[in-house]
Amino acid sequence: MYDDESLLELDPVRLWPVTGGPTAERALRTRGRNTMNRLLRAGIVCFARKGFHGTRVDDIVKEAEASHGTFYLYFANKDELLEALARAVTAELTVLAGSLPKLEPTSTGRESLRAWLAEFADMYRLYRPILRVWTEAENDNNSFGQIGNTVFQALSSAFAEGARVAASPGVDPEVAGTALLALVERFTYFTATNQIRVDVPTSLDTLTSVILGSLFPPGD
Amino acid sequence: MYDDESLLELDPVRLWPVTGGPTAERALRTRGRNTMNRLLRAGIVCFARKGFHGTRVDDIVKEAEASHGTFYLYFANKDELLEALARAVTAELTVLAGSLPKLEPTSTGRESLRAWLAEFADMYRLYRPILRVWTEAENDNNSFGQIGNTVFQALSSAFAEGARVAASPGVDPEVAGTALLALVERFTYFTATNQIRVDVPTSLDTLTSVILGSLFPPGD
Amino acid sequence: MYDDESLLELDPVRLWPVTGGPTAERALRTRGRNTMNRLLRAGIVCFARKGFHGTRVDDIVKEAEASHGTFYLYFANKDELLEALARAVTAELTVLAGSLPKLEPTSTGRESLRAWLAEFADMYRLYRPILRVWTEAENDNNSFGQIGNTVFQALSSAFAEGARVAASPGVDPEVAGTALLALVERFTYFTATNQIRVDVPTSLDTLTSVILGSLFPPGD
Amino acid sequence: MYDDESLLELDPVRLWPVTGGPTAERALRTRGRNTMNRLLRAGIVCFARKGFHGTRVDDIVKEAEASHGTFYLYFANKDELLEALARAVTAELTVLAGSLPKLEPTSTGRESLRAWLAEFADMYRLYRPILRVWTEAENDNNSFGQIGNTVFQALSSAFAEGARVAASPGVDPEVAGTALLALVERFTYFTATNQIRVDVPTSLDTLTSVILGSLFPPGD
DNA sequence: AATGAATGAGTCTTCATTCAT
DNA sequence: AATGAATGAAGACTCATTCAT
Repeated sequence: MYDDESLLELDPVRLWPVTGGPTAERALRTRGRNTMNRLLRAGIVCFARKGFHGTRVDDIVKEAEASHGTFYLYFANKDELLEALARAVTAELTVLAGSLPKLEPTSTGRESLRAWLAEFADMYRLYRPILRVWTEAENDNNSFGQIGNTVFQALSSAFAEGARVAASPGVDPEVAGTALLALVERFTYFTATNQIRVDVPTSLDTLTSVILGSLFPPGD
Repeated sequence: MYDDESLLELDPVRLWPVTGGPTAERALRTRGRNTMNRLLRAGIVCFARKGFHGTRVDDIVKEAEASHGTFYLYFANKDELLEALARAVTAELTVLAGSLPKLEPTSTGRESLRAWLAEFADMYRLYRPILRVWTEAENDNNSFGQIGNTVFQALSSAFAEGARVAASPGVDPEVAGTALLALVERFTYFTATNQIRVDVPTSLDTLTSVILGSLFPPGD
Repeated sequence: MYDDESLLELDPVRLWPVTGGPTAERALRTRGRNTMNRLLRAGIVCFARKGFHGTRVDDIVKEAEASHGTFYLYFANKDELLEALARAVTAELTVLAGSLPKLEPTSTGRESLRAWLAEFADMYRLYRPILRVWTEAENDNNSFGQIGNTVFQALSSAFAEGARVAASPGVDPEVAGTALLALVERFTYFTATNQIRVDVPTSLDTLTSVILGSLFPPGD
Repeated sequence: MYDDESLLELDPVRLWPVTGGPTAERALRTRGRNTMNRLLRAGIVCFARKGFHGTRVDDIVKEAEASHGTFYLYFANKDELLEALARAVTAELTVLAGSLPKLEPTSTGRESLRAWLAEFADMYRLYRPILRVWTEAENDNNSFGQIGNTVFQALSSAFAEGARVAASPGVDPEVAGTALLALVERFTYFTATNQIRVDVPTSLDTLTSVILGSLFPPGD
């Protein structure tokens, strides 16, 4: 279901320091920081395996090779661990949104868009378990909804900007931007989850084509 | 978050005899059928409110104005209630997939696609709580994943067929079909959840334009 | 430490219905009422044995021959069980306070006071575990303090009334009333806990003498 | 509830070398002695605030501005800290018991009793949190009960001695002594806890009058 | 002598499911 | 067919105590 190997790509530095939990007051020393990182990574692994509700604090603790009590030294509860992870993902994706290149029907534009989509797909694959769990937990704790909106706005606006430049007549750029985000997100999801069997280059090509094709009709 | 009023549109008949639970073997009299319907609808309402894991059998039972024990007279467990609901949705969506009109850049084609998308959006809005919960439960019980695949295949193939007719050079119809499904599904999601504020006609126009625009470049 | 046998004197009727917990909404049938009574009595027994903090919900449940979950069907938690018991005691003691006879240095007055003190002592012995635990829990939950004040006021006022009649010069009746209550309460406590070894008649005689003696100097 | 200011009156020296914990064997240097004192006082403050069971070692340690591990350098556990405090109180009260003046209906006797009661009240106010907590802990560890008995005996005997001198006919001096102790203790408790609103002089006068009045009927 | 981190046994509490009427 | 009561396994969380530095 989830390819644990890809977790190796996880850069611990990215995930820290993102919490405001019990540790907010304490200054962590090296040992503590290390433990916290182990817990964060264990969280990702476990959530990926069993989802949010399916994961027991016990699972996380075992994975992190820590004791039960230690967990609560760093996070008030499971929710807070997820929140820390979500915050990390949010930060990353917001940065990515800022780096969306100018959309234009030149070969340079094509290349850079394709590269960006590749990066998006990589990150998506990496953070999918978190995103997935995030949705799952949204019901319990609506602070998650807030975090998500930020990312949605950032990405949506970036695409809207591209659509504005293309200026297709009769199409609201904001709406078109959202449509493109929808396309990219879900298509990436379908490929990442193997719902469609397609090799990476083909999927990137198709996505690039559909995006630019819909914004800049080749006949122009 | 979820517009409870829209549940009034739910046709109980649609949700009915789709289960295979404890009742599969016995014939339900009028009273029993009525109770079962109440439970099914209560399930939707509760799942919509609190998600799958957040919903207690107790909540469902209260909403249905039935007693605790009664629930287990009709469903072996909570999963099975969801499964019944999911099956109903699946059936509906599969039918809808079959009715996707021929995609063509004529005004008739445009009209019929727009109408289909409107219907899809309606149904999506109606069944969103179920779809949502379905995703949530996927981790526990992978029989749900199977049901989802059926729908995915049906819809994806329908769009692929459209893409095949358009036959854009250098684009695999299957992949393009999936891309279109991705676009339609997620864009509808964004509008249904009000993540983007847009009136229904505009959203339908945009969606129609983007789909046909990407398949049939107007300059041809 | 605590003489379990005396619990046999406990009249279940007295202890019921005193709660406002989870059962507040439900109407209890015979079976439920029975269970609740078993839990209440088990509470007294266990609190008597191990004190409030020392008692585990598990202990209570075992004593009541009920299951763990059942407890929470009737009480939200341990505190609430104690509160129910405290309320019962309060009610009883308030009634008793109302029945304090007129204090007068006649042989009738002497007899009726002695009888009242005997009743007080009996009740004290019976409810001591609850009173004890009550004090213990006061720190956690200050609603207990309120309940206690009621009883204190009732008893204190009753004695003050007696002191007022005696009208010793230069002594505030309210203060004297409190002093008498103090005397009665703590002396009863000392005898009930065997801190002083004295037979019941002697202790009653002494108490009666000290009270009347201090209010009505025999030389008058 | 408890007037923290009065803790300022606490003389650290009084609380000191009464323990027999981990430190019993080692000689404490100035620094260690200071730390220990901080812990003892922190214990009083915390116990006063939250009671014995409600107080966490963590609370004490924070109040004392020491680290978690330090606590166990001085006390084997929480019980032992309380025991140290209880021992200190016991010592003080025993001394006080020894200083109870001769009870006699003269103005000198009256004065000296009143002065003693004033001192008792002061001490009671000061040590109430400890006494309180002591009762609370009695359930867990019956060594506490022993300590209490010593004090009870000392005070009770002192009053019995007074009663013996008065030699009221038909009243056992031992029992009467206990009754007087009961009166004094609980009345002081009621005033210390503001359960009765009365100024200090009045309460002392009343108490003195009641005691002497009951021992020496003025009409004699 | 002091400290921050770690530990894990011990409890409370929830809730899906079964039972007796 | 329906219901209120009972059950107990499963999990979250706390906190006294120990450990390594």
